[in-house]
Amino acid sequence: MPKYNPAEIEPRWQRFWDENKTFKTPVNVSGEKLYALDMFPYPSGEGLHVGHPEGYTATDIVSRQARMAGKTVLHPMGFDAFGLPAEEHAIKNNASPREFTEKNINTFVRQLKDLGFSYDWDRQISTTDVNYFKWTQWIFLVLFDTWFDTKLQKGRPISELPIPADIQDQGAVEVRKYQDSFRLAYESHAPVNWCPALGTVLANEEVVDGLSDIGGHPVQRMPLRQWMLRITSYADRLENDLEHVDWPEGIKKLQCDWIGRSTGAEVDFYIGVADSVDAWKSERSRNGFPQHAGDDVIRVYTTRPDTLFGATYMVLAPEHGAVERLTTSQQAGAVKKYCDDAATKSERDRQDDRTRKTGVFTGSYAINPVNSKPVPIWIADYVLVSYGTGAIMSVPAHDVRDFEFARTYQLPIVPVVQPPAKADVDHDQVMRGEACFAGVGVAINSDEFDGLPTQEFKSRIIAQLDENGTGRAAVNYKLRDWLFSRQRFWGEPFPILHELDEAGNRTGLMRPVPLEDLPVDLPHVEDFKPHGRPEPPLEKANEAWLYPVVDGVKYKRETNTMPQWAGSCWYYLRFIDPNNDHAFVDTELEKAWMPVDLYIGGAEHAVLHLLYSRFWHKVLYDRGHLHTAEPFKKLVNQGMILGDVEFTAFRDSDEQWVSAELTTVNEDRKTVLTATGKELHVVKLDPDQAEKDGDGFVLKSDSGIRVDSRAYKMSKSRGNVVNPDVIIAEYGADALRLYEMFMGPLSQSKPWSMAGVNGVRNFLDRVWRMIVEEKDDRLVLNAAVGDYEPTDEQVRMLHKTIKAVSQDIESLSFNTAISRMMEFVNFFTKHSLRPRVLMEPFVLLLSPFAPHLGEELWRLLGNDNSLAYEPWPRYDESLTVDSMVEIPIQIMGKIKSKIMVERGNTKSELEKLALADPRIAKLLDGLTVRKIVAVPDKLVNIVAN
RNA sequence: GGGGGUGUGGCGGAACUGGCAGACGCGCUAGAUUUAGGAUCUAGUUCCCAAAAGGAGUGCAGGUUCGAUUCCUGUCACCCCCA
Repeated sequence: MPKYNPAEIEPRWQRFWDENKTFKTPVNVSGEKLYALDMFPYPSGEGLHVGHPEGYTATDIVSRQARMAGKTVLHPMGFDAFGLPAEEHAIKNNASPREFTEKNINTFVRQLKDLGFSYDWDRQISTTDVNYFKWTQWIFLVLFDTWFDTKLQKGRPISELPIPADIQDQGAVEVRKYQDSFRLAYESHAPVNWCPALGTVLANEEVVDGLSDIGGHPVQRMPLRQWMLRITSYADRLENDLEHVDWPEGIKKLQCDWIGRSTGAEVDFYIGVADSVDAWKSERSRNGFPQHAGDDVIRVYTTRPDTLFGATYMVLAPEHGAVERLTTSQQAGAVKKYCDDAATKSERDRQDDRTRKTGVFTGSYAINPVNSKPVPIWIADYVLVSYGTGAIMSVPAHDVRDFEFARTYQLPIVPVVQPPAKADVDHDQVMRGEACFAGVGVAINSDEFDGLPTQEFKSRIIAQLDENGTGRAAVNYKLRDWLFSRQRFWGEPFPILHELDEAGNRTGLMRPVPLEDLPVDLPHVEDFKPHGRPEPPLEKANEAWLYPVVDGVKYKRETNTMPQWAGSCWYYLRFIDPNNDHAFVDTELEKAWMPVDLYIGGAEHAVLHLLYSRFWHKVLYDRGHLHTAEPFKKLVNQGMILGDVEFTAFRDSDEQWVSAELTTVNEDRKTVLTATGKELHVVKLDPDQAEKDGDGFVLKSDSGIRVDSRAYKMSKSRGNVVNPDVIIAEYGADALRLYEMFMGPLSQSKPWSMAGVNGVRNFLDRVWRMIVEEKDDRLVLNAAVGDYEPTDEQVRMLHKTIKAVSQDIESLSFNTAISRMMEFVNFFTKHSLRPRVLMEPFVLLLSPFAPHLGEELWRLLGNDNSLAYEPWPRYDESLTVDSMVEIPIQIMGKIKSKIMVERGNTKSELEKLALADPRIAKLLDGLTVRKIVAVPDKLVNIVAN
């Protein structure tokens, strides 16, 4: 009784593909190429999640179809394996992160192979492979060796950096320091998010509500020497080049917003001796606006220079360099306390709209350059030292945060923009300084500029500031330079040596590790536990590793490690040439394969990973190592897979049901009665305890009680995680693949349903029975399958299916492709003669989706080879349409009748046929036909009354 | 609060540039068949009305059009991201 048995078929074909290296990437790219890439996973101890195979199956279908269509395909898989979880696990279990990582990778590989993906496993890489991170380090050195020429908007070798004569005169050491200050990889001492519990600094994105994203430990701000990457130099190119890629608009917008380019002006406010304001002004109008702000001014950045006349006070970030100088002795205590407090807060907390703005007066005043009025200088932590110039001019009438602040501290509010009539604010309140208006309007209280619309005012005032030497047009970005070092063990070591003097102290000079000495492997350390101090674990490495001598000079190695993002920035390049010992990728191969044609992954990488990779890619491109300006041509985000739908009802302490609309979730994430705040029991219902009522669901037993019905994110704590291994064991890998594709559109989030998996398994069973004789003890073709002459109807069915499936794969609409194949099977199982010549192409169509079953049936149909490279079936357009069409006839837009007619009737023929229809004739009796709309092969609509 | 997305039967979803709403699958109902089945086959399944005839119907309210799930305006709900 040969029933469809995936448990037997699937491992057999997986072994076949493995042994025959069926999916080995061809050495030479001939004809059209396809580089289909998945965002490689972090190999967690949890193993594969059902969310992973969604995108992987999509790229696999595209790859398999492309091979059959004659394209040369690169479809690799690897692992993003550095990172905190493995290290935390190693610390907890006193084990090695490498062993743990490798064990997890093995599990992932096993699971991925169980799914039958057509990866070229010979190209498997992991970011933790020494031979891989050798080249990550090499790329870091390229960054280190590059400066950004703003005129050419291009990264160039540091040796080509023009050195000003005065630096040149100061000698070689100063020249080196000057060069260091221009490198794309540079050291900085700015305050960072230090997390003592994790023992590392964290990027802003890794800190949520003042706690580390991983583990939820407290984070504090402190200055620490760190490596930074000058991504901000590439901001404009990263933004502009988005135009040329085929990405979802939403992702492009996210990246633009993240870059956050704004235009405005830098303006200097004089803080020198009061009597010498005029002298300063005339000096400025003679010499113009200096490149660097001197000690006699506070430089601010504003996007609204048109509101300068409304700037009634200034605010400095607590870390601003002028804070100490400007603080009067009376204010010294308060200022110090305020700055100390601010240091403990994260940037996010400081900018949180919900919290009240706080600040402290320095006691000093600055001169507003447009009206020479003195304005008080305050310090407030809602101003960040890392954005703009670290100081702002405050225009409370027209900036919401400034307004709040001014109200809190009783600072003057002067309206300078008249809101337009249709604005969303009370005009009079704004004029009285009782409301804030942040929009554009017409200038008031601004001397000779009164009456100018905002836009015009902006350009006029910038021109005037420029002329007076007190300001200039400026561009700013929300994007910051990339904090690129971590104080952890499990990451790539930096290939950087710090020069030491006789006494063993750093001279401040450094040199890259010579290329021939790469890779710098991680040293063995006994213990890499975080100890709450900012010295990285690599400080505990042995002396020989830590203190190399090169050319007679003693150095200390850099002991920070790179963040997890590093390795994922360029893995798509290494896949092209994974075993190259001489280069990160061979130039010719890179030319042949790049760019990535299709890149599928989760939307959580919409900003950082994609922005970082694009940045590295552009630097490598500028330096002549690559031939494309952008790495990923087409990008698609798969939607999230949620758990099975759950019904929940609520009960109070007296076990009485409470209707769902009377409940809310409070801050502690407890469901409570909205009216009283009393906590309720959450009861998980069996689906048949609920029934539909209007918009929602109610209890079957009491229709007055509404219940919640929704799908939740899969999570361990909710216990709704679906393990792919279990699905494969019960339904087969082909069923899992098919189900994930059948659930709905790839990029939409959708709930899992076990019944749905069973449904597609059913379909595979039907496919099996369509071709295989289930009742026979031997494995033989179904008696209905044979070398019969296909009927016209059958041929058309096939060609329609080929067309639909081909087009649906092209547009990644896998769910509808599967529906069409289901229709094909429904059609042919009703036919007792199933011509082999039609069954064979169908099996080929199915094979990218259900490759194991495809191969098995292909062989059964009498073919000796794998179908992986069989030509993709072609269709004849003329056979995809029927000769007769059914035309609905409407009267006043309502269907009243239908007629079968030859395809290709003209409008007037259709009109005649419609009017001749007896049903229509009868209905039109007594009515006047006003108009007839006839659409050939579609419908007829008669307007009559 | 800002940005993005989604609202279509009991459920997942389909409907190309406006042209037969509900393809396909699940579930459900009835029947057939089998020693048995959560197997298979057949028929039915948006809602209202006992059925037919008919009517209503794509979150809600309007608009444009011969014709709107599709376009426009407003509005509500949910989800995701950012704050």
